Amino acid sequence: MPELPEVETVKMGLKRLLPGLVVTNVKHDWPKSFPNTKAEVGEFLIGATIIDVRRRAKVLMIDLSSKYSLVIHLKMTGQLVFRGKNSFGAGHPTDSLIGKLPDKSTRVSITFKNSERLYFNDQRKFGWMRLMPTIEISNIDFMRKVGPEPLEPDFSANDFIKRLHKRKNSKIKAVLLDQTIVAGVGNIYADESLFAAKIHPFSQVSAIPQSRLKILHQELRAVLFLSIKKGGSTDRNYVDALGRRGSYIDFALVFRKENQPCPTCGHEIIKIRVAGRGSHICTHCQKLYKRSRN
DNA sequence: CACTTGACCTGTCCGC
DNA sequence: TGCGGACAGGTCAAGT
Repeated sequence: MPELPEVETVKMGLKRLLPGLVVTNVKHDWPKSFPNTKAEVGEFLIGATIIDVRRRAKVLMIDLSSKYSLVIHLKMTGQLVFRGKNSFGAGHPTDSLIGKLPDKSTRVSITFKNSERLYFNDQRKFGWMRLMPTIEISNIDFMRKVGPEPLEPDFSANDFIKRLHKRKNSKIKAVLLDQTIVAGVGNIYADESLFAAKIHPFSQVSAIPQSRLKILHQELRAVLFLSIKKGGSTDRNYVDALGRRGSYIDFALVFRKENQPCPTCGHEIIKIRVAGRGSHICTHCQKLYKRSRN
């Protein structure tokens, strides 16, 4: 499930591969995955040159010379995989987890002038890609409401705490997952950062001491930075722009570690449900800050 | 208004 | 071996 580090990894890969390429053909089968009309594609995508690749929260943007952009959300099982003569510049073809493309999960294929290709695969069809004017991206509802980038140098602990308190009556995990509070955090990094900060995910925001939230701010950033360094987490589906897995999951302390000993204290890690999500915790290390009832 | 739950999907896994 | 159902979780819409 692509979260900030995974989307950032894909972005860095595509930014190295795509700029300068000219689109010659586009194939798409599933309208929800790519809702644009043939006319729009013909006018603003075919023949356009790729200028830049950007990320905001978990959203990718591929900017085109037509002043349009491809805006992409990978949601749970989306993949963007590039195939071409430069695809293996940073690794070896056998590093790829993906076989022959297109495959049955391919929703969109974009062909470039030199016959290189970019594939948008999405098993569960939750993800989407759409072509729209670049200047209108900031008007998308999601973009208007999304919170700050947690890895920006000016994202301070005070900002973080202030924003968390917008939902002071909610469980801390639900708030971390709320994209309008902080951008880019999903289930993996919520669990890992809460464990590192020794906070039980069920804790009510207003009951957690400021000093603890300050540590959470620090740990969240540390976890996200480390994951980018490791190329993200390949839990089941995620791959980078060259189809390779990320290795952060090998460094995870609690995520998907139920029934295993806590690396800190040895108590068994358990899996519970918080805010409708599977959550991995050590009840011995992670303190539950309860509501104070007034 | 604040907050929680369900829908969108398909592949995988578990129990019978 | 086959089959039904639970489960995975990002985001938006609908519900409490």
